Parts: sequence; C-alpha cells; structure tokens
Amino acid sequence: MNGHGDCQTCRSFLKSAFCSEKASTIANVLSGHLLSISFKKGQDIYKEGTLGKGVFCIQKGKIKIYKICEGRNLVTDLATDGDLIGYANIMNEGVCINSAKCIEDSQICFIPEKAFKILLESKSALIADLLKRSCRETAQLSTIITALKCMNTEGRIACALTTIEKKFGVDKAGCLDVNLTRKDISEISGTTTESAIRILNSFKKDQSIAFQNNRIKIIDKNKLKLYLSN
Amino acid sequence: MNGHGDCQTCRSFLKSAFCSEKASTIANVLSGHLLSISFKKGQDIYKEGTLGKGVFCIQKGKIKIYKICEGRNLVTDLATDGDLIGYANIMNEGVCINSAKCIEDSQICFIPEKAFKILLESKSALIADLLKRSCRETAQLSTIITALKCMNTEGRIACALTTIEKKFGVDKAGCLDVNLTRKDISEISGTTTESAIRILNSFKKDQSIAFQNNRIKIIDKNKLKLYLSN
DNA sequence: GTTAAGATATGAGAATTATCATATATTCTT
DNA sequence: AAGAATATATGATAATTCTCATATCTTAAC
Repeated sequence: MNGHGDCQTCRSFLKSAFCSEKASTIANVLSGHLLSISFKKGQDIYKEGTLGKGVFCIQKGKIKIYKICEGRNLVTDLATDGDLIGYANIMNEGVCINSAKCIEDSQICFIPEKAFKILLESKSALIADLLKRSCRETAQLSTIITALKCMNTEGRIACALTTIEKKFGVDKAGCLDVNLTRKDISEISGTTTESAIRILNSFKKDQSIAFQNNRIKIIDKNKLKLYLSN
Repeated sequence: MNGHGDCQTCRSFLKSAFCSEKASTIANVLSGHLLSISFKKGQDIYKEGTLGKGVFCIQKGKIKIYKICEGRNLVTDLATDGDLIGYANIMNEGVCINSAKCIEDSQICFIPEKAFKILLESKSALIADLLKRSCRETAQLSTIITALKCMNTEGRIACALTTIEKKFGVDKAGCLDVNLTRKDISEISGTTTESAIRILNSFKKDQSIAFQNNRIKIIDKNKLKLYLSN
C-alpha cells in the first residue's frame, strides 16, 4: 500500500456530503484521507471475519468480493471504478461479512470508519445513495441465490460471462476487458475449476466464445443465452 | 384485505421520521394509511416481477420472502412482528425482486410508495434505520449463498431449523412457534420436499428433533450443529 | 360421512457435478 | 535458459441429490 494521487472519484462521490451542516467536522476528519492507495493484483483489501477498518472507493481497478467456504471461494460481487465497497461491514457490527481482493492492480481510496460514520450521521445525500446501492446489492444477491439453485453449471457460466461483460466491458479487440483465470470464472459461477474449463471449452467449440491472448471474447450472445434458460 | 386496527408497530417505527422538518407533509400523506390490513395464511403480499405499490410493516404475523424459479420457490428471508418488507423493491425501480406470502394469518400495515419516498427524502432517522436493515439483509443473503454451495442438504436443513427458531421462537411446548409444511422447510433450505422429509425423519430417528402436533421441537442442538459442519 | 385434496412417507433409478488422477502448457523466477 | 509454480486440459469414478412412482395418512369440503 503506497500513497498516491488524489482520489477524484471518491471526492465527487462524497461531494454532496460536504454540503451538510456538519461540513467542517467531516472535512476535518477526512482531510488527508482521500488519497488513493496502490494495490497489487492478488492483494487483499479486506478479509472475511476480520474487523473492517473502513470503507473503500475504487478509483481505478478491478475487484472481486467473495465468501470463503472450505478453502473454496464464491464470488458474490465484482467492483470497478467508482464503486464503493465494504460499507456493509461497517454497518454490521464491523466484522467483515466477506472478502475483497484485487483482480488487477488498483488505485483505491480508503475512508476510515470514523470518518464514514460521521458522514452518515450528517444525514447527507451519502446515506440515500448508500441505501440505493445496498438495495441494488440485495437484488443482485437474490439473483445469485436463484441461479445457484435453478440453473445448471453451463447456465451459470454463461451468466457469469455476461455479468463480467456488463461490469468490466470489452477491450479494443472485443474481448472481456479483464484477465481472469479459469479458477476465477469458476468462483464467479459457483462451480469447480475443472467444470469451468470443460464448459468454457464446449462454448468455444460451439463458437459462442473465443479465446484471444488469454482473454475471452463473446462471439454469439444468442447462443450463450440458450444456456441461460437451463 | 380488510382494514383493521391501528398499526402501533408501524407508528413507532416511523415516529422518528415525523420529527423532521417536513413533518406536516409526511403526516398528511400518511394520514389514514397506517391502518393494518388482515391477510390470510397463504395470501400473497406482493409478487416477483409485478410493480411494487409500497412498503409493508408486519404488525403481527409470519411471512416468507422467496424467489421463484421454474415452479419452485426458494425462501431468502423470513419476516415477523416489527419487520419492514418490500422497501428494496421500491428502491430498485419499483419492480418486485421477490415475492412475499403469509405463512400464517397476519396483520400488516401498508405504506404507499409515495408516502414512503417522502419519508426518505425528509432525511429522517428512517433512512439510517433502513440502511442498517438493508446491510443486515445483504449479510444474510451472502450467508445463504455460502450455504447453498458449501453445505450439503442435511446441513442446510439443520441450519433452516435454527434460523426458524431464531426468527419465530418456540411455543409453550418448546416447539418451533410456526406451522410449516415439509414443503415450506424444503424451500427455506433449498432442496426438494422429498429430501426435506427424509432428512427430517433421520433427524427424528437421531433424536435431534421431535414431532409434536405437526410442529417440530429441537431436542438436541449440539447434535444438530454436527450436521452444520458438513 | 364420503370424497377430494393435500401432506407425509419411502423406494429405485437417473442425472448432474465434484473429486481424483494425470498430462501438458504457460508463466514466473533467478 | 532452467526449473518451479501455476494454469489449462481431459478422463474415470464417485457421491449427492433430484425425479418419478406409489402408498398412506391427514385435513378440508360438501
């Protein structure tokens, strides 16, 4: 973790909060805390079960949020530029309910719990924004639950691919703009590495997707969608 | 739905909200809306995919929140006296992300979306309370996701029993204070009715639980816990 | 009280997916 | 460049749980 440039994403995110009656206090607490920190690919941001020290705003990067069970990881969310992560930990007695790890090198802004709580207490626009985010997350988690029980592994992998595309977009070559291993993809779709490999290869044979320089390119969305219905 | 007595639970829940600067407006909008409505066992409160008309506060009753997949239901939450349900629907473009149904006859207070939104905008204590609830829900949903992938069916049923006990408590006889069918229990634990029946019977043989007048009594919590680890 | 509907019970077989084993390919380190 | 570590690939087998079939029991309806 090395201090780096000012986190503009984070500042704009919190801007409205500064307009409240307690502004001076908040500014005080936050001053010097909005610098972004460099995280390396693979580095943990926070770990399930540990005490959450604050909230993180992604200035630039790609993050996976996951639950650990019996040595295996289960990704419940992906985060990227502008996303705020870790606030649910702060709201749930401070113990981290999941883990966050960098999929790529990232610049992340840290907001200490104390500062964050003062922001919340100031009843600014932040809390309304947060509620919206939290409710969206609720909807997403329910969808994952449904997928785990009602889709077969093929369907969940097809689903994961479209989720990844939505979250991280595509590069100039049209590939999913993130370097994920088969293991990563298995964690996102709730299966094993072997199954992910097998099914991705079957998708490739099927010409639904292609592999280009270690990245995945979605060739035929309609074909992929056919797997979703199962 | 027949109008009934005043919803005290709901009033106390919203009380703080009335202390804000927009109080008169809120009181105006809410006046006449805080009466509780009678729902029969089995009756739907709202349905996944339909437009959410507002938020519901349980005055007295027992509710299941569930997702539908291929004719099967998957319970994601249980609600009872004092719980607020449906707010995530309102926050997510209004389309219900899940369904709510009465497990027993219930008295429920309805807060129309419009009134609810005005309450939120007044930046009262309500929104902070709601955020906390939402984050707690997030934590719970992640736990369900973990359970579905990392526990076997026995473990999930054992888990469901302790969840039910925590939520609904026990009656004078020491039984889980709610009338659930095996199908209900299978929906809470994410399995089939047949599997739920088989496993509950094995728990009974095991003397972890007992059946009394169609209700389940947890006899040996430690024995049940042994199933959780798998 | 009879019938119908729903709930509980149990067995046999099928299907899906994980596990384990092993091989090859790729990337990283020094 | 060599070796180690990690990632990808593929087959065989095992385990879990669902599905389907059927039977009994309980509750509700008329």
